[in-house]
Amino acid sequence: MDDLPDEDGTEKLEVWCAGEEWCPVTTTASLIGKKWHPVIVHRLLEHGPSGFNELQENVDGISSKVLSDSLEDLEDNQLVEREIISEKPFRVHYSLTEYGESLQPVIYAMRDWGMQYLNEPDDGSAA
Amino acid sequence: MDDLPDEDGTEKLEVWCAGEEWCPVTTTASLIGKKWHPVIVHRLLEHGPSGFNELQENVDGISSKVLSDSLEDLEDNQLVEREIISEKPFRVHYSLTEYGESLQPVIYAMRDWGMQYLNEPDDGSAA
DNA sequence: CTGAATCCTAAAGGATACTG
DNA sequence: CAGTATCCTTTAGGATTCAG
Repeated sequence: MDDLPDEDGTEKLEVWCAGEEWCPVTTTASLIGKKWHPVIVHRLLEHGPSGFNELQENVDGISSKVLSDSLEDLEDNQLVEREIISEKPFRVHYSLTEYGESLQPVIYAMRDWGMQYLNEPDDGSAA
Repeated sequence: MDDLPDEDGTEKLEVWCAGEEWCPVTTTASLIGKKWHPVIVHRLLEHGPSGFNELQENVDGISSKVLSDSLEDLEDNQLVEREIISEKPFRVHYSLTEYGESLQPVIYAMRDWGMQYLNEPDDGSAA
């Protein structure tokens, strides 16, 4: 609770997140709040430009349809860029745009928190 | 790429995110990757313990069913705690557990990124 | 007021097969 | 290799109503 100064800054906060599309938290959630999006971005952050199957291997479990769909959505939001690097043996590279790269703090925060969560003894006490 | 020291930690990274449930990024995504969860947590971070309707007002747009459902899910994952503070005029307080509080960096990272995204001129150049 | 129950729709996620 | 096309199941999200 150290975020807001006081005065007018505070009321703005009221407006953001009680609103429609323009809540920054919801905005981010809308863009990467899908099941596989954060992992895909994470993989691209770690591995750099990747081919389709390479990406599919790294994400595992994901079907080509879902991966394709997710990538399309990420492209649509300018988070991911698709580059055809070879025509004959058709090859493609998916990479992060600057928008996508800028997600690093978010993804890493999610990763760090997830690690912490996974390491917790899950406390046996009553919920 | 400053995430892991080296040793066994690094190779673990490969394994984590090609795996099942135990990918920290996916774990976090599973817990707060729903449409309204981040906003709810954000509201609770900003406002502290809140009543049901108060929360609904703050989140806006959300229906009581979805809010109730979301809160139940958050409770189930020990991110939110529900406390009955009055029986006669039935009143309840929802607040963050320590798990929930620990999400602050994630939520704020999302908020900050969202703000940045919203402020971008959306670049008129080709996608 | 708090919030659970019901019902419904849209969309996400997934399995499989097929194409350029 | 890099997807698309179908079809199907699950679930998230939402409107409304009901109950404590």
